[in-house]
Formats: sequence, structure tokens, C-alpha cells
Amino acid sequence: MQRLPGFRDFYPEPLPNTDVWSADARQHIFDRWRKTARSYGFREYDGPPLETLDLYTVKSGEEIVGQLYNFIDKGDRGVSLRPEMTPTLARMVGTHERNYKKPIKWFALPQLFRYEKQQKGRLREHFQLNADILGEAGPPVDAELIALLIDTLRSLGLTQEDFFVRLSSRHAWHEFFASKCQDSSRELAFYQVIDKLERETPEQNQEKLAALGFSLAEVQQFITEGKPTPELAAILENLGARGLGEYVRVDYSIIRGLAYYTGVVFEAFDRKGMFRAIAGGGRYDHLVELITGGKVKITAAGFGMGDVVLTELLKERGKLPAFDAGVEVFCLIEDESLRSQSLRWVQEWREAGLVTDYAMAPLKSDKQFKRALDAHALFTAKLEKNEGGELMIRLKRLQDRQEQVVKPEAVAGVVRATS
RNA sequence: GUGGCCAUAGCUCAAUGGUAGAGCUCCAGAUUGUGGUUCUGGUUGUUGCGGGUUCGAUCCCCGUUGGCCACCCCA
Repeated sequence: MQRLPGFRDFYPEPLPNTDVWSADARQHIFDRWRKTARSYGFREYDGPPLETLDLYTVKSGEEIVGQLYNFIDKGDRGVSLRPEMTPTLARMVGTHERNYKKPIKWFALPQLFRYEKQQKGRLREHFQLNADILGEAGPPVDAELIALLIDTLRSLGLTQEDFFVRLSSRHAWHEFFASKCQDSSRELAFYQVIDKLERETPEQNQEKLAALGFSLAEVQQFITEGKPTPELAAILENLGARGLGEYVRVDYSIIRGLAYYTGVVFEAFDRKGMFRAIAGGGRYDHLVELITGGKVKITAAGFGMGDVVLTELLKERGKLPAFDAGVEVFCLIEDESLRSQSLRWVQEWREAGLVTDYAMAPLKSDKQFKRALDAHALFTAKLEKNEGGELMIRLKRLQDRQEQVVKPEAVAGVVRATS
């Protein structure tokens, strides 16, 4: 039996080869995601991985179905594995919005799915940090989200040398569009041309823009000038005050493909340009209203950061530490008559919070010692009796083989103090 | 969804139109005994799957599945 295409197994380290996904690295990333989001006062939420298909077609239209991992369930319902978290969040907030004080600052670490042929940086499943702020709007809110994005990447060891955030706004593009074209029904089509600008040839772009009444030259000039709107200037100032100004620059070539963004949009990229976008987000002030059928109107903005590109980037930059079981004490049981006593102290040490392991079946002493070495244990602990018949622990620090004999109840303290 | 490349032991790879080997890992034993060394022995493959050509295919051909990469698309 093999796993489904585009899905991943996660193994503990050391890994059999470099193509296998590390459960330890994943946990490391999750830890930093959670820790950083919480440090910003965000609260964690979650929703079901399976939703009704309507939740996504309402937002994006029927054409989205081609991208979804959807099917008919046994109750004859059209369902889909969630391709993104935002509709679920909008639904959840829409349902109980009045029970939460504003602003709502929430984050989640969902596993997301899409039915697409896999390629570099893109599988059928991935994990994503989603952070959103609802019920309060304006540059300070957008800046808070961008700062969280930056600090999350910094917490993983990435620096200004590694990544930057490209900041843009649909308000800026709206003004540009409205100054040349009064037909607002064509505005979204215009955005989609802008979104693909870097991927198409100049001839194709010229042609598409001409059809909408624009010239490629004037669009390129607008991007090149990159003159911050008052809104973006306020965000830059806000981030500058935090000492994060160097991480951000205005770049109007970013507009993002999704239809529901209404204002500020941003994406994080690695500076070497080796990978896809690391993260992206923006303001979507009308989505909750759309999802709730007009019952709830609330402003919203947020971003998502996937684990696939992030892991590739961290690997490439050597920012992933080596992981092991983190054993602090390995209890050696060389005298079987002391097994019960040993188990008692293994239990005590574990309750004291020490990562403790031992050989469950009787094993020759050198084998036990080798297991301790393989586990990279900090200490071995061996029970023995002194002349007075008192039970003592022979603690050996494996780093330098220094030994000391201490009372069992002193082990935790010694390990903590010397490790 | 389209196209290109690839597919041999748990891992990294080798070999040949006549039914496959090395290193590492793993397991056992010995050695070492301030122990991570060394030695010996052992397990594992329908050579991704199905079909065809051939006296005979892992090696040639077709299909299929999976992987990698690009396109499409992009949370």
C-alpha cells in the first residue's frame, strides 16, 4: 500500500534520506508559529477539515471546484476538504461575532487540501499558519499583521538577508483604474492582468491591457514609481517604529489573484528568488458579509503562511536544527534485583519533568549504555547501594563522562543545574 | 488537465538479453569494559505494476501507477 499522491508522511529524525519530511521540523515550525502568534495576543481557533462545497462556491464561483478536493458523501451532500481557512473563519465569526469583543485576533494551524498535480512547493495537502484580525481596520491593523508575519519568520532564524515583504494596495490600483476607466465591471479583470504581469510576455500584457483601455507603459510606470499612498505610508511608518522597516517595501506588482481582497495586500518572498511566495494576505472587508448572506458585516484582514515552501527555505538556509529525542536521563538497570526500584525512580524523574528513558527488557550493560549514547542522552543514571545499604544514583554526564553519586531525590536538581 | 525525465534490498547506488551485487543501516554473537572501537555471522528484493517481442528480459516496445520538473492555476 502506498500513500495518496501529493500527501506526506512525517518521520522522526534522523531521517532515512533528505526527501523524507521531518515530524520534528514540522513540530518546530508549529511551535514557533504558535509562540509568535500568542506573543501578539492572538487566540487559537480551529474548524472542521471538511466543509460543505457551498462554502467555497459562494465565495469564488463554480470554477473553483476544479481546484478542490471535493466529493459526494454518504448523505448525498456535496462536501470539500478545506482549501483555505478564511471561509471557515468567516463562517465561525459570522455565527458568534457578537459574543467576542473587538478586535478579534485569532490564528489557526489548519491542514489544507487542494486537488492538483503536485510540483515543487505545492502538494495536495499542507499546513498553514493563518492569522486574522476582525472588527477593526486601518493601517495600524494591517501593520500588526505584517509585523506578526515578519516576526514569525524571524523566530525561525530567518533575517533581512533571507526574506522581505512586498506591500501593495488595491486602493492604489483602484484609483489608477478609476482615473482611466469608468466601467467598474472590468476592474477585477484588470487586477487579474496585473497579477499575471510577471508571468506573461510583454506582448500578451500589452494586448490584454489595451482591451481594457490601458497601455503597458503607463501600468509599468505606476509600478516603477511605487509611490506609497497615505495608507501605505502609515503602515511603513508603523513598521519602522518597531524597527521592522527594512523588511518591507512598496511593490504594486503585487495584487493577489483572489477576488475578495479589498485593500492592502502583501506577500513575503525569499530574497534569492528561489521559491514561491512564503506567505501572503490582505484585507477582505466584505467576505464575512458574503458568507453570512448579509447578516454580519465586519471588517477583516489576515494572512496565510504555508509549511511547504517555508520548510524548503529553512532547509536551504540551514536554519533547521538537528533534532533528537531530547533524553535527559537514561536509567541503566544492570542489576535486575534493582529493576523495581529503578522503575520507581524513572517514574519520579518523569513526573519531575525530566525526559527519561531506559531499556524495557533486560539487556547487557554495554547494550544499555549504547542505547543511551544513541539517544544522545545527557546523563546515565544507575542505581547502586552504598556501604550503609542506602540506595544511591551513580549519575554520569555523557558529554565528559564525569560521574557523581547522589541521592535519588537529588537527580532532577543536578541534571537541571549541570545540563 | 498537458508535456519532459526517472523507477533495482530499509537507505545510497552498481551490473548484465541468460532469473542480481556493494557500502551503510538493522539483528545476533564476540571483542572492548571510564564503554561510542573492531571483528564474525545473518535477514531483506516476484529489479514499481500489467502486457508484448524473444528460446529466455531487470535490461527492448506499449500501457499503467508513482516520483521529480515545467505549463495551467494559485488559498
